[in-house]
This record gives sequence, C-alpha cells and structure tokens, in this order.
Amino acid sequence: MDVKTVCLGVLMFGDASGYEIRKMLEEGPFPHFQEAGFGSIYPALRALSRAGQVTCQEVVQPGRPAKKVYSITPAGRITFARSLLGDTARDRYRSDYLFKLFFAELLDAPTRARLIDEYGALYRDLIGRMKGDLTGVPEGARFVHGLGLAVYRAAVDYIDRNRDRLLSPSIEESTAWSGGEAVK
Amino acid sequence: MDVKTVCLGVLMFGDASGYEIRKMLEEGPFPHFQEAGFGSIYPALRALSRAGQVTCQEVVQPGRPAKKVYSITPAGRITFARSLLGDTARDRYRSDYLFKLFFAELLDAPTRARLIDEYGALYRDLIGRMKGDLTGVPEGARFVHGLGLAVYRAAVDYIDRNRDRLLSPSIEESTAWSGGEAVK
DNA sequence: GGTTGCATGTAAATGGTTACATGATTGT
DNA sequence: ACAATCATGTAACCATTTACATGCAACC
Repeated sequence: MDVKTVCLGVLMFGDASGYEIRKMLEEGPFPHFQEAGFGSIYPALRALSRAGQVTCQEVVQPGRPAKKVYSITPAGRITFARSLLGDTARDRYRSDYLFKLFFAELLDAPTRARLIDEYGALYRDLIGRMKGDLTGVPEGARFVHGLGLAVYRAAVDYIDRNRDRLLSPSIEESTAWSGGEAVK
Repeated sequence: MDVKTVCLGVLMFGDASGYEIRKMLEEGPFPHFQEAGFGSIYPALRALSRAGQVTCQEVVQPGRPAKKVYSITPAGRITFARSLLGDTARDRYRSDYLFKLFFAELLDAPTRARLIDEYGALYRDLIGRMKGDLTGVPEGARFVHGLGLAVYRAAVDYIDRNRDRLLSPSIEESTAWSGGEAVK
C-alpha cells in the first residue's frame, strides 16, 4: 500500500492533518503494520487534494501553528474501497535486531545482552501502548489489533524464556564461524 | 541492513552464488527477516568484489549455466562483524493483508474470507518450511529461528480462533464507516 | 509445446528516507 | 537556557523493485 492509500485509510476514521496522520500511524493503539514519515505524507496529501480525493481546510489555532485538516471525499472513499480489492502484496518484515542476533556468536556478551534486552523492551513498550480503549472501534480494526497483541506477546514470551540460552558463555567457544571472532 | 551486509552474512555460512543467496533468503529454513531480489544482490556482490570483501570464482556446470561462487575474505569478515556493532534500526513490518482486514467492514463477505484464509495459509506454509534440520546451526541462528516459529504460530493460532468473528454477517450492518459501503 | 528451474545481469522507474528550513509555545 | 511538541513543507539522495534481455535443460 502506498502512502496515498494509507492516508486515505486514516482519513476514513475522521478528518486529520498530516501531522496527526503520522502520529496515529506511529503512536496509535494499533500495530504499526504500515508506516510513513512526513516526507512522504505531505506530498501524498497534496497529490490526493489535486486529484479530488480529499479536501483541505486550514484551521488557525491560538498559540499554535495553523494546521491543514484534510477530509476524504466520496470519490476518495470509492478509490479507497477499490484499492482494498486490488492485488495484495505479501508481508514484508525486516529486523536489524534479529539479523544481528542471528550472528550472536560474533558478538561479545555485553552486546548480546544489550541487543536482546533492548529488543524485548521495544515490544513490551509497544504492547503497553496498545492497551487503549477499543469502544467504538470497528470489528476489522479490533481483529488486527488483537492479532498484533497476540504476536507481540508471543515474541516477548519467547525472549523471556530463551534469553539465557543466548547469554550463556558456552556459546562463545562455538566453532560455527570458522575464521570469525567476537569483535570489540 | 543493506543488501551488501546481508550478502556478507549469508556468505558467513559458506560460499554461494547470487542465485543461491537469494534462494536461502526466501526459501531457507529461517524466517524472512531480511529479503533481497536479484536486482539488488548482483550489484551488491560486484561492489563487494571490487572492495575486496569477497572473492569470486566461476564454476562451470555440465548441463547448466555457469555460476559465480563468492567467498567472503578475512577483510569481509571484519567488515561484517563491525557492522553488527553499528546502529540498530528499529523493526519495520508492513502488511497489505492486515491493512485490508483492518477495513473489513468495507469488504464483501467472500473477499473477507478469501483474505483471511490466504493469510493464514501463508503463515502455515512458512511454518512448514521452517521445520528443517537444525543440527550444526549456531545458537544465535537457532534463537532467531525459534522466535520466528513462536511468532508465526501465535499468528496462525489467533487467526484460527478469531476467523469467525470477522466473517459473521453481523458486522455488515456496522455504521463505523459512515459514507462507506461494501464494494463489489 | 509450455512452463519451471537454473543462472546472470542492466537500466529505468519508483518510492521513501533524510536533512534542511522555519517558528511559536510549553515545560524543565 | 534548552529541549520537546506542534506544524508544514522541499529537495536531494538512496535503495530497492520492476522490467527487460538471454539461454539451456528438464519435466509435463
């Protein structure tokens, strides 16, 4: 899904500014299965505006910068609904943490511990932020929210139960990476 | 992690051609937490070769196209180990499936069913492909492999247990998306 | 006869991130 | 005084994807 479609999706929940769209994507009570930065959201909103998929209204706020609040138009709703019927790309997940932990034997013990604890904390925080009120949230969104929670909990659980395996000094003598040595 | 680092990582396991590197990333017994296509792998290998991080040897095969087998050099090992100590980008996950299911109310029942069943099947297959032999696999790789399995299993479990919630006809009358209607 | 698998590679286009620019207000 | 939050936007840069090009062998 490109950023334009993601913006339309967020606007299906109600009017919002570019700034607010980004906040919802990264801080909202929902799993971050789609992301976007300012550098892509603002151009996307302008393009959507030109195409008549959204309308824009500037709202002056006392003591704050003015913001541009966007609303999805009927044409935008149709475009959005149709984009839900198009091809579905397969999931893509990339994790530097897991990539590094994959090669745990090449790391010294403190680095290993730091990485795994950071990683666990990241998902623990995410779970915490996802514990918001879900009244009024439609069933589809709830389903996805619940799936996110289930998966993140499984990850945290696994990390808690297997952390020691990775930190035990015994793995240091591994000969798996012939030629490789722990780097400081 | 850029594709160059990913290639070095795969070559830490042993010599391989560009084609084989790609196969390992997408079909290997390991979770796909890093991906790369031919279009990025081949240029990466050439750059690594020029930089002295890998060496290349052409292997002629009877009845098959010749392949270029790459080996990581000592300099490559050092570069790789160092890259494991650099900044760790946070995970990024994007899913068209979850994005679409998030807006389940906008979809007709057959499409909803198709999406969710496809999604479940995708992860069920992945779990199946991950059940390979792990003897000789280093502890770090095992840890990541196990984490992947745990997470994918949690996802499949959740889907099985909540599938009906999403398919029940009751959600069709939802007023959540005022102005929106299921599209055919 | 058509598709899949093996095998490499280039070029263009896409899409997104990063860095920069601006500026007021609120909290520490 | 300094950092963070609110708020928008542009431009350069980067990485990756997609499409194209080539060709043989095996299988159905």
